[in-house]
Amino acid sequence: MRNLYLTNTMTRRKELFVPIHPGHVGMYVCGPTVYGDAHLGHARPGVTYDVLFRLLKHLGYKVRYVRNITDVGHLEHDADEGEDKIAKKARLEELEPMEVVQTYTERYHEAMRLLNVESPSIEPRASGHIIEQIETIKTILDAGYAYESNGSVYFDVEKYNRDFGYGVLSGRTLEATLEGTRALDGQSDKRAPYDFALWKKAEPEHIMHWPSPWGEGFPGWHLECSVMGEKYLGKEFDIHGGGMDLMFPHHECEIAQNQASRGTQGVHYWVHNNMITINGQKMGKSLGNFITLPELFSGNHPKLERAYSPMTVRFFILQAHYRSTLDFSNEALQAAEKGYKRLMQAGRELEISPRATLGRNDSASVSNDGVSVISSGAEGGVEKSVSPAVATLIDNVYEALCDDLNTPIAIAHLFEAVKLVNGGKLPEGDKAALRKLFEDVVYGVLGLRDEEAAGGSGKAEKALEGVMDIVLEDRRKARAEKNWAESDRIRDLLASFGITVKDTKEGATWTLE
RNA sequence: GGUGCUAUGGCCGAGCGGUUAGGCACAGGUCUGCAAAACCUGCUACAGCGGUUCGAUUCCGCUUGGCACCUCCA
Repeated sequence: MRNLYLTNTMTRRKELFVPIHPGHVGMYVCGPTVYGDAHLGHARPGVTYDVLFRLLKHLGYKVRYVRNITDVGHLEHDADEGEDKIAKKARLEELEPMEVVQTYTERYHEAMRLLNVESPSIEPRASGHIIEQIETIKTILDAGYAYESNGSVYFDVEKYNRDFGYGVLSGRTLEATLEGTRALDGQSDKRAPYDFALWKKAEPEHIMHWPSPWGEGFPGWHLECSVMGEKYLGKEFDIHGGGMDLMFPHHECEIAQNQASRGTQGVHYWVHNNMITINGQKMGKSLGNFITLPELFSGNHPKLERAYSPMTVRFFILQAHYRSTLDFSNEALQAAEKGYKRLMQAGRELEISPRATLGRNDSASVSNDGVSVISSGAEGGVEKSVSPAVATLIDNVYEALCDDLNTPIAIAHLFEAVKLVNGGKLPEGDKAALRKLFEDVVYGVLGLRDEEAAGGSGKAEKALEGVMDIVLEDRRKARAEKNWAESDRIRDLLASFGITVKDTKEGATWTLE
């Protein structure tokens, strides 16, 4: 199995990935809070960890990927002190909180599906794990790292800091944290400003609440990930992912909770993706540059010159390294779109089987045939003889992917393959090897699907193909007679329907839209 | 203020102590009835100032700029 290196935020180093249990990987990623539409910011981690998930499987690991749905909501800090985001939204729209959750969960899933993000192995909801969260709070209380105060339970950060050190992940000291903490209104039940809630007493207007030994309330912000991670992946697991903005306080608190409740930090590799900016600025509702994924895909937003397809967005994200900030602009998106189309065109030239291009193929088949090529290296693995140049190219692609998920480098090498394909006259062995590379990496690991792939299975597609055959045959005859007027007339007419005709040496080809 | 990240050619975006990133755009060419595509060629950057080094875009320091987190946030 090829070595995989990942940058571990805990050590700030690129480390060789060694799973706890050979051949198996446990991975947890912080999922969305479903109180609004999935936005551009969700696309980055969605795609990033999807690629990691796919790569691990392709390398031959059996992966359990847990990505939670936060449906309990978090506290609003600004206007409505102590109110739950989801509860607030529910009241505004006069819906049950779980109706809001249901709606936005489905929209999130739809956006991920369009981005060709595979479903995680388990997608647990915070609201479905209240009992487990209460149990964990009890354990932390028993261990002496939390205290009850007026119906709420808070984590005793100061004591924890003395025993284990708080801030190991983010590199913050308690003093530094204190400096940044804003002055409280004075009516806090907390002993110290940096203490965080494990259980929060529900005020009367708070709709979502559950009974607990400390009264009616709801679990704290950071608890669900600790609890669900342990429940499904064990006291210690391999990879924990999330956005860099979650490093502090969320992941820091998770570590403290883990240590206090189970005696271990719990996570071996912390992986953090960087953020997406828009024209150099952070995305935010107040800045008017908050773009949801449906808006992005439809082009329905003032900042968007036009619509961008899901695969364009996916390719755009993959063209940057996941640890770099990625600046979003119309210009950059349009450049990505052209590059993406060129890559897909080459894939078509390789006569990829329709199964592969449809995406969402079951990962098992991908990973199984994938391993032989990887493990056997450049020399063998593929039946027919492969030229050294192509073997090196394939090796380079895998090396890049395994070097901390360097998708931009992998894509750069894939464009070398594009040139070879377009240059024509590829020996059969090379062609077969590149076809496999496209199936395994382009459609498999990178999860790109050909949005323009011709040949649907529906009746309309079949009919259209038949009609096009007839039309193009007529046009071919006209061209044979050098009747350029007629030839161009047909081409222009078709163009008006969104069908583009290109004349190649082998004859005319067409694409829709 | 604290913590951390970053500064690359027209744009996006990798990377490295000495060697072409790649994509997009642009210019010229080949091919083509034209168009498109494709292919070939050109465009050669690394914020500023010092330092280390035989040699730095790559390491170190300073300056300037940008960003993120410190408050829910991918």
